[in-house]
Amino acid sequence: MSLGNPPSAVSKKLSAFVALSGDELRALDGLQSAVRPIAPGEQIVIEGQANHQAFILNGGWACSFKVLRNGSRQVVDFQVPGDFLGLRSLLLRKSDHSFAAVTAIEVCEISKASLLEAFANSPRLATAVFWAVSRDEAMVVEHLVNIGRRSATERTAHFFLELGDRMALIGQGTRTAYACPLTQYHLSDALGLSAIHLNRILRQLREKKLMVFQKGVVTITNRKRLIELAQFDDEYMDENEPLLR
Amino acid sequence: MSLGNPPSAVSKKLSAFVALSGDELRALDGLQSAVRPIAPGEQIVIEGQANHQAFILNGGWACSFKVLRNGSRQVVDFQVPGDFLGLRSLLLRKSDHSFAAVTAIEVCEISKASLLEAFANSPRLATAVFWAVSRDEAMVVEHLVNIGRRSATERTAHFFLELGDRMALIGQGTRTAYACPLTQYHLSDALGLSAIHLNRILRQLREKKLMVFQKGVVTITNRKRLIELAQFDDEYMDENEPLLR
DNA sequence: CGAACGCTTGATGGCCATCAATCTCTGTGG
DNA sequence: CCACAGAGATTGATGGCCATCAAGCGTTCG
Repeated sequence: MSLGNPPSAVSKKLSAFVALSGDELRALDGLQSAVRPIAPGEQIVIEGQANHQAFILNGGWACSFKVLRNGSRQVVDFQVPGDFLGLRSLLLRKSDHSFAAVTAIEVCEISKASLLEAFANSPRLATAVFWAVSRDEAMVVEHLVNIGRRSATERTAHFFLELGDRMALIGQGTRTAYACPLTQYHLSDALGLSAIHLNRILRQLREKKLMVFQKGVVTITNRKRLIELAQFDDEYMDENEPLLR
Repeated sequence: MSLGNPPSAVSKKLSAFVALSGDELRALDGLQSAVRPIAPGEQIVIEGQANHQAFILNGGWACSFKVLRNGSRQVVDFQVPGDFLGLRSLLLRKSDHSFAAVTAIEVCEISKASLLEAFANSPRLATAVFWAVSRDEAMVVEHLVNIGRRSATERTAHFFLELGDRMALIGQGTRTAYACPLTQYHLSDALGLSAIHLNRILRQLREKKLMVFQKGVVTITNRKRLIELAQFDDEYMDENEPLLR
């Protein structure tokens, strides 16, 4: 990162797993070319698009999703600051899903050339990036389990617990209290539920005094019982100790 | 591959996307160390296991899955000959899911050292391997959409269409007729359904003369209508033309 | 030959989708 | 400044999809 700048979300996230030197942090910065602001709701990459790019999300929230012909939508994952967009499908000729801005966001393109160069020069940075991609994959898999085999209540609880871990990791809030700009429609599309049913689930969780999601803020009131309910095991997040010191 | 041997499933699969030279095919062979036979039902990697390895599946069918504490199981993906096992989570300290043999299988470990060496010496081979991993990811994502937003019938149809493409790719059967050793329990765990309901769905598909799955054989009777029903779009399989000639 | 496994069918009920309506809040233009 | 539109949240009513319980069948294998 540049001298004097506060650490970016991405460097904060990667540093939690691989201790990066000043040179490596500068190389990480070097990956980022032109910064581009995007308005809420706008699409960055459209499913089926050729020559798609990868990005780093510097600020704001985005989501990756697929739309079916009958109009229903499945959100695959949300991206928070510090996350990569589209890195895992960079090798496919056409993007296998779409990306859209949830809030106003700021992304910067990752140039393929500088990525390869950085990997060649800094194996530790390469490790950190691959780790991040692997973690994202593990989250998609857990998301699959969530939808396939958990009830609506468990699913919802699980989702907010995972999100809490992610937000704490990048220093935006804590595991039990964080800002969340998603609408109930976003959530229901991620959880494979109708927005109406999700609303009832949220009410139940509130009434059981487990967690509250209102006005863009998540407050987990009883984390222990919520974890129990969701059968949440954070092992797959792989964040309990640094990978490389 | 060794002189005179028939092409392995993995080389057949990768060759469909990246034209590999004799040297590169030999490097691919060099990744494979000791061949290990595994009995049906046996687990190869157990969720949470540290120091897990990656494998190439030479013959037979395997599956990757997660088990919840309440005993229900979610199959993430099935692996057919030529597929990699555990490659995408190699960087995580603990495996995020389990692998088990469906039929009797033969796997060989991928040595990390030889993998890195092969990547350094043969960028084309590296591209081919990354492509395969990316395609597998795209399949997991599509699987997520399948479970989240398609009805049981659509889901089931989609599953068999995808599988047909995969089997045809490795030259074991055609897109509309192939052997499939999975039980209805395997299938229901993959599709997030009860085995009983899946059974009824299969009957309906049979009665509608769209497809038959019986005695270990899948026969797609009316592929066009099945594709329509499932809203199947094979774009995400990224196999409509070679990546590198 | 019995046990185990896999497949099949019937009956019942619950979870969750869908339709419909209301309410709040915010932003916008007249 | 207010009327209005639109997005988001909320609640009620109804019904269908699919889970679950229960039972029986065929096949394989020890």
